[in-house]
Amino acid sequence: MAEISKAYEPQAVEEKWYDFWLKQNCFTADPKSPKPAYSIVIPPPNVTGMLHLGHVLNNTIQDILARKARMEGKEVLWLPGTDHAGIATQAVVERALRKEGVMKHREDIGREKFLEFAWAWKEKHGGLIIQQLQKLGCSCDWSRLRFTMDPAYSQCVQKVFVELYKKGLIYRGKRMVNWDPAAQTALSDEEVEMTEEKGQLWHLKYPLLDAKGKPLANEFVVVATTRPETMLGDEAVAVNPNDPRYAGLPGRRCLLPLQNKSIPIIADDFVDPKFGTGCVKVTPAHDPNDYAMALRHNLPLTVIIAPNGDMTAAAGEDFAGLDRMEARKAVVEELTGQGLLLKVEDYTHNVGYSQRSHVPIEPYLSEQWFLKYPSVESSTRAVEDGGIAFHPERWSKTYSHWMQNIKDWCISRQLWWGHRVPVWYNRWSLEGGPGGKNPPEAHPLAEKLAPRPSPDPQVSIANLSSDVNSNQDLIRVQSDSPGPGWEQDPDVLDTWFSSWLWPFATMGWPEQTDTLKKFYPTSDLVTGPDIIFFWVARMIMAGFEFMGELPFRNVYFTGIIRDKLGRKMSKSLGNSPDPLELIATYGADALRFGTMRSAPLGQDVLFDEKDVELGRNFCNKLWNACRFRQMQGGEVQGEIVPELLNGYDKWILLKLDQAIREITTAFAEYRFNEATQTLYRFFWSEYCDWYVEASKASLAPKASADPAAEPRRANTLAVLDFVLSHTLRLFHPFLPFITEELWHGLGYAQDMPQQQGGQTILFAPWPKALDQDFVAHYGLDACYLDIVNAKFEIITQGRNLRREANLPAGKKVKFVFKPAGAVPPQDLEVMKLLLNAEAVEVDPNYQPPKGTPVVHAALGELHLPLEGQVDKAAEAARLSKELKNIEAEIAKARQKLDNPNFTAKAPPHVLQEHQQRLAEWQTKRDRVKASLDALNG
RNA sequence: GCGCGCUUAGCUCAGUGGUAGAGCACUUCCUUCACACGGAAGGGGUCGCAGGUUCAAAUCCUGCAGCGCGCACCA
Repeated sequence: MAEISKAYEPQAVEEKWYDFWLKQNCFTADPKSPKPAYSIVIPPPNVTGMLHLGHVLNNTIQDILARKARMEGKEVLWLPGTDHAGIATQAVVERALRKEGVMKHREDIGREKFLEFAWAWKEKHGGLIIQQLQKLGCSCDWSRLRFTMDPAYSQCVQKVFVELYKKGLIYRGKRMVNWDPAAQTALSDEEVEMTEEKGQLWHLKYPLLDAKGKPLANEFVVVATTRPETMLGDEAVAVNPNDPRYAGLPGRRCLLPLQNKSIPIIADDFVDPKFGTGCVKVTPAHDPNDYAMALRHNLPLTVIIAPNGDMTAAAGEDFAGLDRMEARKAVVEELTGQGLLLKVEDYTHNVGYSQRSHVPIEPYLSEQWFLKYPSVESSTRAVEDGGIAFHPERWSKTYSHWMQNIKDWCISRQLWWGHRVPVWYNRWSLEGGPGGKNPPEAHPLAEKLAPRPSPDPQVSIANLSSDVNSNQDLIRVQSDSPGPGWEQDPDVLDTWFSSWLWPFATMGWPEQTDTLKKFYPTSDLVTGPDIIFFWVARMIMAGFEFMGELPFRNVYFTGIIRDKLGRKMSKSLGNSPDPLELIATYGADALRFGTMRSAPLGQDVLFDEKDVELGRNFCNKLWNACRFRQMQGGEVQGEIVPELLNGYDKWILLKLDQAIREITTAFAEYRFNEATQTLYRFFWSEYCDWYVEASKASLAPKASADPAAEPRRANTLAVLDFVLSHTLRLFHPFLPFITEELWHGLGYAQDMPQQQGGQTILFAPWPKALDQDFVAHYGLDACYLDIVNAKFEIITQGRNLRREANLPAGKKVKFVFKPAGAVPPQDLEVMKLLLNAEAVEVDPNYQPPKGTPVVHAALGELHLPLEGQVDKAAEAARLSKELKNIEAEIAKARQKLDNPNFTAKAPPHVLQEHQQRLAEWQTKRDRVKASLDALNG
């Protein structure tokens, strides 16, 4: 057994054991195993991502669950992988290529070339986050590493698309979608973040026209808008049909300034007469509500903003080519010049921003693919009746609300990095076919295949309803090309359209693989509540739709990691510490422990490096406590002899039992921070601070003069081994590296059966609470808790006496103990040791010199005789203060017990408790009074 | 507007009916042979406010306030 160093040095230890685990294939899941299955699929991090503290929290929890399940004898599959993360990765690659001067815009190099670069990027950076997870200690089955664009995975995505299309759930349509002008793609509703913003409300005057279409001199309709630049695309002004102020207006026309165009005034219920002026400008092509009104009133659509956010030719030559924000200024300026700006008000409203590129999104009318969600009803029910349990439970409400208001999902993206839509269009027919009957521009698919961006300045309502989805001559929905002359849809699918298949597509679906049979549905999912709609809800629906069963039984929602000021971690704030640096400084175990200790279920975590420091200190404490055991020498002591157990031994065994029970409950409720706090308290405050210190009395070498000392010493070592071997196992899920090192260092590895070709704590049995037989055999009566607590209490008080007397902590002094009953010699040894006393004399009839400091405890009086240094006044003051406190406690207890309602209605055990408490305080009061009288008298 | 969460020691948070707790920070003492990444002893809280239920409320109920987060088409 090699000697353990004084301070724990994690770096070498961590690498050594991780390699060991990998070499022994400890993390590899065997689908043929007879053991019960436990499985988790990792929330796949972005393939180009870097480990951040969110990953640390999330993956530490998964690792804790996986490691505990392994110790409980389960066959564990923790399936890892990465996500291609469409928009994010494409943006990163584009940025890199621009920086390297390879291109200015992706169109410069074309799709093929771009994808080559993107794959090269993925190959170069894709493994990084995996290595980082390994540094953290994650026990994933790396032999099953998956990527959402693996060939097999891509086939799953296409198959799912084709199936849903055949079921009529996927359709193509021209819709008003959320357009990201920076990434130049459509987004789903979930990818738009509403941000409250201070803006202005501009009141614009549109001149009314007379019956002949001539502008009236002084009659206007006044509209209020937050986006004046869109007025260039107005096609109407709307009022509420029941608004008496504007009763005469519907049916008349007004002049759209700048464009000098006559537009109708229409009546529509959508208009809220109480808001603004009660007149709404209608811009059908650039606002979802206006678009809906346009459909109702058969208005034309004028596209004035291009997909890149610039104004189109249709905006008029003064504005064409301007950025939308520049155009806003120009329009306001022009209207002001013409006297048509009535007023400007400050106005706070919500603006939608792209979650990825952080620019305001633009409502944009375009051809997209949509999905009507499948299995909505069974998915909603699964969470509502608890088939899938959310932790904390409150998120199920958020889930239900979303599921009940679910809207079709825009799944197509105008990007290149991703799964290409498996739809094929007939080029021949597009180009007019062999006979040239169909000129391309008239073809309903013309826009689909036209080079982007392709704003259509005048789209008539009539051709929006065109539906070619079912025409097999024009369109085929299948994975492979139907042959020459067919061209694939240029769009790719939303990243989440592949992620939602993760729990089963990673296990070999559509084949009914052994892995799928053994490990699906998975046991637990650990993820953030921010992707409850993006990912969790969709996985549930996909699970029901394609597997006929829920994908997981429990979902644990982590909190969001914030800095200690409560701000979100962000690169620009520079408040996001690098976990790898933290690991290098403090060790992975320290980072894991610190994070878990400060992360309560369902609440955000305010991260402070102090927590990691605490974890490091704790590891060091664990290290040294084991080092202490090692320094006592002797082999691992197996058997504990019941007859040789003293009260302290029984006390710590009972405390261990209590800790195991608390940890079991904490795990059952997914309260990992409680588990770590229990472990911390048990190990540091109970085991190290009290038990180990007290045990030194029986371990002391000089005790060997007594022939009975050696067996007692061996028995104490056996208790130390028992407690430590349990403690290390309890800690292992949280602190995998240090526990493995100590497990071997203390020689416990030899005691465990050979597993997986090597001895490791990984498969050591998970501790269970002590059973009845054990408790009976070792005589672990619960009363030892109180008995020993009383012994510790008098020691604390004695130490307090030393403090109050201003004795230096190192100075050996003599105490006199006046016991209330019999005193075992063992206890005197312990008292002497823990009080750092020269001696503790027992004298039942002790008459202290006046002014001798004394404390009163249940076990008796403890005097601290100080020859010639007695300060009577100080001692009197101390005793008086104590007496005052005691009187207050007595008053409190009396008040309750004097209340007849209390004595009549309180349950007996509570009544008894209070009576006992009162009696104890009274006894103590009498003793303190006696001491005080003796001092004064 | 609707929903959810939070409000307890200087700071960050546990505690969900029966004597107010932890970590950090603070004060004093100590390098005594596991650990100064340590030990010992302390100081510090009318548990956001107001009502109610109860023998008993930090804890349950109602209302209010402040902070945070979701969702929602008010131009």
